[in-house]
Amino acid sequence: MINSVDQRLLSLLRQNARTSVSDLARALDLSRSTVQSRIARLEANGIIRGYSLVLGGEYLAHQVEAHVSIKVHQKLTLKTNSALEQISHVAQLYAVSGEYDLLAIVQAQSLEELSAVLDEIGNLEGVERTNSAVILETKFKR
Amino acid sequence: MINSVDQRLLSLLRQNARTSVSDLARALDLSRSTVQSRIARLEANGIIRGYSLVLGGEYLAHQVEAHVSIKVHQKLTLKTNSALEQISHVAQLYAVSGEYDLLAIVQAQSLEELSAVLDEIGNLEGVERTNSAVILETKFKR
DNA sequence: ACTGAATTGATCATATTGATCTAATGATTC
DNA sequence: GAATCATTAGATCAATATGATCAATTCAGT
Repeated sequence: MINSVDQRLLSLLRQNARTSVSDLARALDLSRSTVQSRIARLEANGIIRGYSLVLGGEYLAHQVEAHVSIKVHQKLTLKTNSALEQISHVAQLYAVSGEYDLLAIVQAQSLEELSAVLDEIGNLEGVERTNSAVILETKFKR
Repeated sequence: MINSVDQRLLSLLRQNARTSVSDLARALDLSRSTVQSRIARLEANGIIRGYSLVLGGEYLAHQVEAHVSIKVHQKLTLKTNSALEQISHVAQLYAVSGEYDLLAIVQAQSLEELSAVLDEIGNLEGVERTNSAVILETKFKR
């Protein structure tokens, strides 16, 4: 499915998704046709879902983010999930192991807004208790 | 700094970072020069840090991920941060509010590997205690 | 050895690029 | 309104890239 050439291709695209196919081919010492068809196949197979922006600190500096661990009432999981999905500030939602059931990643434009969203989540019917960790600083991200 | 045209440009690039400048210009009803120079400026200003891959579920399905909250010994924060950065499986590291000092996002190719990394982190000199939440399922991500 | 898959490299017409430039337009200040 | 600066438009040029197709060659599996 994914061999070492694919891995190298993915790595190059991870570094700069706007690299031209010709440049990728040169970097990998492959023909352009080959790179074209490998990309096509990786896309068709769902390995590559798309290509996106990496925003810089200048932009992100104005956002605040928190990781919210959520303990859910047992009978209300579907309802809670759906309610969380309705909250636009919830960027990601995962089911997790451990003390809590869900982990929500919440983004807002200010601390006030974040606080309001956290309250909103805490007040959802299916939410038993929450624990929030507000991101203060990004040490690194790769 | 960022006006509504910039926002629309960022939005288009977020959807497909490989879109040609010419296509972006057509979509925004602007001249190619303008789009070129706006991209150049957004990059120069650090708003756009880069362009990357969005990997699909087929690929990610083979990875396991955990969010590790870390309480650090007070005098050892720099040393601990640096040690965590040396561990390649640590994809992201944040300073957080609350009960813990750091949040590490750890990725591995298997549960065994994840477990080993979690042990490794727990055994770092500056690490007082940890709490790990293994991602079981992605409910949504947007 | 055989077969199917993958790769190569050529070809073609078209599109895009990077860079430069001038003119026009828009925004701001006096 | 005039002056000034910033931004945008659009033209130009040569070089490069693209998408698609194709035939030949190579590779990998049986």
